[in-house]
Amino acid sequence: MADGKAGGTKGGEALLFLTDEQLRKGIEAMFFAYRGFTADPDRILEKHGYGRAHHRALHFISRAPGTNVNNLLGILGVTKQSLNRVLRTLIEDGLVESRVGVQDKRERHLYLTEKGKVLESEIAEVQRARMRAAYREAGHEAVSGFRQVLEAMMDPDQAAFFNALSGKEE
Amino acid sequence: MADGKAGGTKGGEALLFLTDEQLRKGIEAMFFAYRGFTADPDRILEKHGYGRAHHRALHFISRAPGTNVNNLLGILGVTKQSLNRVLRTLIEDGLVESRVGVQDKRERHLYLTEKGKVLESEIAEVQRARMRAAYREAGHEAVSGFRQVLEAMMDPDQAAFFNALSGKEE
DNA sequence: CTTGGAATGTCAACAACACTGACTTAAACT
DNA sequence: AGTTTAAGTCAGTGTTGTTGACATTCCAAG
Repeated sequence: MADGKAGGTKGGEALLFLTDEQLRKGIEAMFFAYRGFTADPDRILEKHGYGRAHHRALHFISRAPGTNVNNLLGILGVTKQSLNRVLRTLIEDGLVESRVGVQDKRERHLYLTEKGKVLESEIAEVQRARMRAAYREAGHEAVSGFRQVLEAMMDPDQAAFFNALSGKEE
Repeated sequence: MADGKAGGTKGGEALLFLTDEQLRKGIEAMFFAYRGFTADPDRILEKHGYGRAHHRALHFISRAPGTNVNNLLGILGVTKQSLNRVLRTLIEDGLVESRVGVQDKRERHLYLTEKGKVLESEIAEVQRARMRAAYREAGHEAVSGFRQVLEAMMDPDQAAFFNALSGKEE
């Protein structure tokens, strides 16, 4: 390990020859791009006194209205206590509504209120705008490659959530 | 804004037609992939009582040995004080060495010690391994597209740092 | 040569958000 | 009746970010 240019030859596969340097560039690209990815939402959230955790909750509740807390926990990959702090403020501020389950009264189903939808849309739009610009600049082929690499980079359990969400409307 | 499927038509460009749904999937892919991206390093860091901030410092000092604090500040995009706390522990633990500048004694030049290089290499290798696997699974064309989209997603000033680092050895 | 401003880096205190662990409440299952 | 599951709460801790105040060094104007 860490022997300079020899990286990527371990598996003995001839298909794709990857130097450590190429991989490092991919890693750094991921780092810098993710900062750009979160920059616009962060600016809007800050005005409202919220953080990224609030955005993530809003996004996935918007994506899967009526989801329960347990499911959201799995998607977000945080602890119950951590999510609860965020969810409580969103409910207090009237952005999220929590309804007791009909079939199973232990469950709480989460929905965005009108006010919550407004903020979620505002954030989603600036984030889409950046993604749209990047997609257009890179071109159609690139977009496909981008998605393929990202999906291959996910942990299998995370990928399961991703596919469950994506499958609904494509 | 937020009018369902009409997103992407604003610019009136015919080249790439992007629905809000396609963009949302890209956004979510970015979210889940970044978690995978940081998962392996996080496991190693935890064993040593470090966090992501320590990794970022180690990575960029390794990448640009002898860099000063100000430059590192620009790359990492955090405040001086925040970086300093991390740097102090790394220096105390003997992973990083801080040398007073020769020409300008206000500057501190940063280097990894042997011990620092060992940890940095260990983390870099697991991160490269995941990137390598993802690249191989996605294929050559996809890798190129992946990089193009990421670069287009960066803020211009962040992209400047990225290019400055990348330009050195490709 | 001195003085004052700019640049570099450090120290202290505080806020946000994640975590663990222990516990309660309510409903469902067996 | 007893166990499990879903959700929420309380207390404590750690990392990482922030602002504000401060020390040191350099440089240039007077």
